[in-house]
Amino acid sequence: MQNHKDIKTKERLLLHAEILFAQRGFHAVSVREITTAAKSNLAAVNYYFDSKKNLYLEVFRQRWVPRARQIKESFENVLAEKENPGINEIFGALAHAFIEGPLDDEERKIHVQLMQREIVSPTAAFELVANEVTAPFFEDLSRRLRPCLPKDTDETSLVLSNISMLAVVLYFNFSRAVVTRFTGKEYDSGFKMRLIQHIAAFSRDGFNSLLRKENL
Amino acid sequence: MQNHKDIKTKERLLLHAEILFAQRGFHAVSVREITTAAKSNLAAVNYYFDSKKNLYLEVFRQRWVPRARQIKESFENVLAEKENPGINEIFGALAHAFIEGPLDDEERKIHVQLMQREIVSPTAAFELVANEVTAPFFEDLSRRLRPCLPKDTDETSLVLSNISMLAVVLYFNFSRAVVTRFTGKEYDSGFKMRLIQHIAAFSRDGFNSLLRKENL
DNA sequence: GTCTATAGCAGGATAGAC
DNA sequence: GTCTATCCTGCTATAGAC
Repeated sequence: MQNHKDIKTKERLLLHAEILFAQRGFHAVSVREITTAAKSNLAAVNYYFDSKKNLYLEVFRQRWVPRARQIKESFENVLAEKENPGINEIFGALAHAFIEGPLDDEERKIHVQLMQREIVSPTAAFELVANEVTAPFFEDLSRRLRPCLPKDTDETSLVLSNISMLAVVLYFNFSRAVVTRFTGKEYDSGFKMRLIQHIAAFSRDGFNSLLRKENL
Repeated sequence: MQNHKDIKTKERLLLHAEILFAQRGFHAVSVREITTAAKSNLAAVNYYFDSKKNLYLEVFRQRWVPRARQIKESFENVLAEKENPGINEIFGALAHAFIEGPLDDEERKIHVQLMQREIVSPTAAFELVANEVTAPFFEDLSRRLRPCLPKDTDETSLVLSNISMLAVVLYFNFSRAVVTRFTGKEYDSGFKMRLIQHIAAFSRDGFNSLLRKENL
């Protein structure tokens, strides 16, 4: 059995800071809360990270970005098995990576909440997320989708559709209060499978609007 | 020319509190900031609203809910002009109400940001928003869409699609940092028209997935 | 590297003069 | 209804013992 002493203080701080920041945001969480949760001393945050602000940034650098890579890899691995994946396969893989994927439920929730907070109130971490994760991800996605779309599809249309798809995927992760409230369903494995199907179908058909001339 | 003295102190507090809460969230904004912005005295918040927390709630009660009603009315008025509106008309009206609609750009941004914050970190205001606005809105939307869908479409499928559509609409309002970053476009009137078209097309075609048996 | 103690400040709230 | 002055709590950050 692992107890907290088996993990180094610095790691424990990152771990618990991430959970608390994700749940309630930077300003609503105090250093005292973080060090109590991490069973470390109050002074530890400043000793290891200089400041609360920098701890927040390190959470993104050391925990958020690597996890985003995991999600991306899962997405790529699913697609690598198919040859010439079409819109269907691409969105199936995407919905799967984000709703089921490599992370457990709690981890994914934390991951998306942190991202969402940066989108609503961007801080220094926003640039990190945008440059290191979102931009390459959108580029990769566009590259994969291009062959499925008419040759004259312009870049903006493609980006708007990418954003819309991302919006739906994120929403079903971070806004569970809304989803549970209005569907009456909990996020058990049956409901998650249903969500994957829904997101894949909704995004795929939304993308199909790019195939029709009158909307361009 | 109107100066700040023409508006009662209580109203000025609500006005500026709303802007600041929307921009940076409850915890990041201090009572001192609000009273300075409203050109009122530091003690005014407690005099009129008892506490900062209650001021936040009153912002939703007195400003947010009425504005949500305005958006809803705009949506209904557009639809009232058409007879037997189909999926196309419904989503056209919806995208229009949320992206152009009755509010000016700044107001709509504030409106959606406040809502978004409640979705990410629900407080007492969440129940208000869900009960008084979101629930009736989803019901109304379902009632309008039902005639356009197969008879055996189950309620959950419909709700999931409503949520997805809302996700896209909200996203293009509150996540301008992302949209501007990846499209390179500012929210001028040309781009907004394009967004309306995009959202209407994406949502409508996403909904069309409900028409196909294999996704149910 | 961990701890206690505390500096130093900003926050929400209130009492009481006007 | 408005204002000043102030209380008091809770915060981040740091100094210095161990």
